[in-house]
Amino acid sequence: MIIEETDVKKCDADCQNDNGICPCGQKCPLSTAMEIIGGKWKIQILCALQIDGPIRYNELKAKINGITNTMLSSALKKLEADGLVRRKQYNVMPVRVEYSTTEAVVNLVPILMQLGKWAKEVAP
Amino acid sequence: MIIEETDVKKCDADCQNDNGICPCGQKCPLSTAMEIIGGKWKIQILCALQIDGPIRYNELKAKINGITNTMLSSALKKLEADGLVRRKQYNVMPVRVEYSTTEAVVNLVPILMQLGKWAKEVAP
DNA sequence: CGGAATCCCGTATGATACTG
DNA sequence: CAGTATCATACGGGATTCCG
Repeated sequence: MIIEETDVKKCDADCQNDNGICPCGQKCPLSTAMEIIGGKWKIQILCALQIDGPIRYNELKAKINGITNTMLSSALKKLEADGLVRRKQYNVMPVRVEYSTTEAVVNLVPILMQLGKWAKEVAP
Repeated sequence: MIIEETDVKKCDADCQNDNGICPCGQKCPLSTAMEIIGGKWKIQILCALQIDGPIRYNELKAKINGITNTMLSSALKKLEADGLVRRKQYNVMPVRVEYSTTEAVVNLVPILMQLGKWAKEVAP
């Protein structure tokens, strides 16, 4: 995203495909990022996992105020599919499942902290 | 957000109020940030304004593939209310309105570029 | 215990028309 | 030109119940 003058003005976030997501008419990785971490619960889930993971499903649910099974379950699936969350199942009875963050989140954390800092300045 | 051990584990994004948004049970500036720049069109609008602004309403609309008046108008209002977009109206006939980004966006840009770069790595 | 299935609702988004 | 008004729809999100 942002500012680069060549023959055609295009943003700097390294647009790639022409699917209309970016105003430069191309696919923007930034839009991808917003899809990956967007939504009502994903940030909170990542935060909880980063602080307390590995952690079991019901413990995680208890840590996130107000989340339902539907939302937690679907968000975890998407995060796992995007490679941000790791799911480990122990086949004992009763079943034990532990969730944790992956290496991808390590690089994400400082960026999110900058975003938070930015928000504090613009919305004090 | 993320990792800090005191008496109670809390994240590092400087949580403040107890409204249940953060897993640490408090209001997180990061969540605020996601509300400000989240949604289907805001990033694209900011990007277009940053590249081509100041720019008139209909020109802006033309640059953003597929956006409707309803969405562009409401998104611009929210962005203006949050201090990211400036609206300047010239009372001539026909009316001329120009939109541009504010100083707040200047600090946001490098963060968004990092996010885009991160996304390229995790979702190549 | 760790979810899945089902049903339901509100809001975000969209299409179309219209106006100061 | 720069939007608003109105109506329609889709999807995110939620409550409840049930299952291996």
